[in-house]
Amino acid sequence: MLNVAGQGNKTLGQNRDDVRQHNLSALLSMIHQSGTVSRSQLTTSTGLNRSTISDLVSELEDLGLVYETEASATGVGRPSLQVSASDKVVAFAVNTDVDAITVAVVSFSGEVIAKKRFPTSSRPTAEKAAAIAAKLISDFRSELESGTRIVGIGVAVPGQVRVVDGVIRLAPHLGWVEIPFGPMLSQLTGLPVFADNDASLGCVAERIYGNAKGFTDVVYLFAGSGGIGGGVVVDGVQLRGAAGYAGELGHVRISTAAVKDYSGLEGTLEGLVRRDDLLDVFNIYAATDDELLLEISRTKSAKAIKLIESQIDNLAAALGTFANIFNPEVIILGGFLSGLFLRDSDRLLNSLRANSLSAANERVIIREGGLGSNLLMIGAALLPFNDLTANPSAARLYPAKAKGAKS
Amino acid sequence: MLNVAGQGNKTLGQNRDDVRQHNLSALLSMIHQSGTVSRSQLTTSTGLNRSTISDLVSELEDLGLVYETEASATGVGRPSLQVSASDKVVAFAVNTDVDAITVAVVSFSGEVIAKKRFPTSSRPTAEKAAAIAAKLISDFRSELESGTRIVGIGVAVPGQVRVVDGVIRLAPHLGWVEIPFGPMLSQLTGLPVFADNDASLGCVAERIYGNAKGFTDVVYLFAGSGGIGGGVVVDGVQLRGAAGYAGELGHVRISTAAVKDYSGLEGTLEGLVRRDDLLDVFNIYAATDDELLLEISRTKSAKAIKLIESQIDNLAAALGTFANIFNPEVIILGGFLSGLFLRDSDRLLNSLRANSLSAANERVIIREGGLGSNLLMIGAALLPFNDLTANPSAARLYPAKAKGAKS
DNA sequence: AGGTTTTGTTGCCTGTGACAACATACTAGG
DNA sequence: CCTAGTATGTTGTCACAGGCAACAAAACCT
Repeated sequence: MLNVAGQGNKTLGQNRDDVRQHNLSALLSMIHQSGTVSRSQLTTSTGLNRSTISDLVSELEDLGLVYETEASATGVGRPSLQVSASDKVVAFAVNTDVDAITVAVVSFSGEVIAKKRFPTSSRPTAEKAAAIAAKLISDFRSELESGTRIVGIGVAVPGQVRVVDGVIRLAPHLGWVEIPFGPMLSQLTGLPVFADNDASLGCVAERIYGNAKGFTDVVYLFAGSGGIGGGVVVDGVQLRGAAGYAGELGHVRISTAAVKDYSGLEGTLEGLVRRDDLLDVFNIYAATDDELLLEISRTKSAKAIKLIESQIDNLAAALGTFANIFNPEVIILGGFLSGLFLRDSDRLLNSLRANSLSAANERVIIREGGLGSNLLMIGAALLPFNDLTANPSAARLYPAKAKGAKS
Repeated sequence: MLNVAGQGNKTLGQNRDDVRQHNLSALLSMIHQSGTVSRSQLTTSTGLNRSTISDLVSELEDLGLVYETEASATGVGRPSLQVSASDKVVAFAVNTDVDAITVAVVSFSGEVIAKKRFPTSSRPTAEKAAAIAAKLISDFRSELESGTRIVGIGVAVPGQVRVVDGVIRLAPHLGWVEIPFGPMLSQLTGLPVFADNDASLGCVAERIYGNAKGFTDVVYLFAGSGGIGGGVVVDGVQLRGAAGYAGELGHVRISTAAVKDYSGLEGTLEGLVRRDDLLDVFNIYAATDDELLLEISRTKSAKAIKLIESQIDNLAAALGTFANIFNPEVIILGGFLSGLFLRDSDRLLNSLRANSLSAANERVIIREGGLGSNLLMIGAALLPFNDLTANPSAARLYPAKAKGAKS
């Protein structure tokens, strides 16, 4: 079995079949992202003819990917049929973190149907992580309603992933180097596996379901215990780079300070805006993001405030760089970065203005992330779903009950 | 007349006519970029059928955009017809600089047919610059061979340009703020005008004709007397940003030093790697790039070497940031930056490695720019030509002899 | 109840690229 | 010089996707 994402190779020419595929894909993407759309909406936003939409939708229905329902009337004229993404088509989402492996079942309609977190005592080896993920997936698979079909597995990894073949190049916190995690998990489950960097996936999730919904130019910055990661959407397309490692926004250099970040680089955002420093100043040693955010918002300690202000300034310096480089519509801050923003948004905005060109920053909006703990699950599941929507009629789906995994 | 670039609005749906347009556009782009291609090459790289290519090429020939010639045989089999871009289709390229207005005539086949530089005693007002450009264009226009048709005008501006309507938001060295230069020049000439940042255009030119030819992920950095500008190509597409100002690579912050750049930002690449500082240390007060490069390469002054090394390190810090963010295949250095690279490429490469993730920098190539003084002319001309190739059958061309400019 | 508006359905039409068969122009080899 | 082989251009036919018009259906309004 092919265990990797088939990157759509751009053919320069376009034959007649490509049109059909393109239109099917466009339709299914819209349905996937909205959950439910009316046929009339589909006609207006695609510009295609009513009869064509009818034909295309019925093909998607035959493929079992969508279903139609009659809507109650809302205005003049015949009410349009509602097209919904099937909830019997699902993907598995996997997050390999330092202290736990999390697996979820996400439906094509966008819901997280089930989620299990498997804590690990120490940071797991890749083999162990793959085994745990495979076991959880196998359990979920046997519990699925019969008739449910599986698209594949999406994995969110805190590290650099070579997207084309699912190889984890470097995940510093996990201590993984050059691990073919995608192929390993595919071997164990018999399902196609897609992997990507966690922050990149968070970015895409925020853009489609969260606070960056509807924007075409987004900068996303997420900070957790594992440093700072990011994702960028340019003109509606996720920034990938030549080998798929683009978007390492935490490693921009903003200072000549000799502070090293988790990857050994000096003077970077990740090195200067550290979660651990905040925990230290609050004298707490483990905290959820919610607890940390609360401390940030209410602290009156001069020392803590000084640290927060310094972090805000450093964050603003990096955001200024991003504004100049990407000229985004919206910047989304995830993890404790949103706490810094909420604590003193004026300081952040003023500092950002001082660090960027007015043309680039004049319209930029800063927001906190809108998706909660399901962020990475939704983001990871988008990988196999995007593979499905890219070519609906060619995609292969797998039954709920495995008939013996094979490679 | 419409004086601005019609940004191609993405329709999500695709009807049958779009296929024809897409294929014509793909073909014409290939011909434009190569100058001359054989029909058989077109068939293989587009994946379209021989008969289809034949049909499409003859449509382009009817439009007067290309012509076919018989090739001398090179191997087995019937020799394939060669398709060439017409040299009777031209665009005007304009560069508005601090000390001169330069205008060139560039043929669709890629050649700079004629070029005139009009020095200005002081930095010109926008009105004056537009008048000078219009006059030069008018002169060229009357000298053109009859039968020559004009696509439009492309303007390269040292500043931030709102690409959709050709308004110059801020050109610090020219002292222009919020100038509708595109519309002004269009009014004077009766031709469609497209404008963009000079460094962005340099990037595109290098990618199509220069040392970044064939690469899909390119970071371009150009330094001149007017500071440092840049351009980025991601996955074959120019980075534009929400409003079209993206790619201001000179304004990334790499240091906490209080040195300000030409836009008033502190600690940025542009502020730390300055042409003037080099001129100072060499005790020269005006120099062409070639002269400056020579000085850089041969100096033995300890003070100069120290400055050069410091500039190399600062440059490397910024390049590291870019490598992390964009994961490019190639980085092109233009202006005196190439001198820094050539002086001590090992230092630059080592410093770059220290400032970026290995996954992102392991394959990156650093090169100097490959286009000489025609860089901006070729880049600017690409703007109207790209408009033409985007929709060959709909594009309107203008005769050599103006029949009275109208707005 | 009849008119209006919006949408779904059906049958026919058009345009585009694929395909196969044939023609053409070259090389290679005797 | 002739023939075989190969690659390409040309021509006519075909399939198929989406457009279009006419009609039907389902809502609202008066």
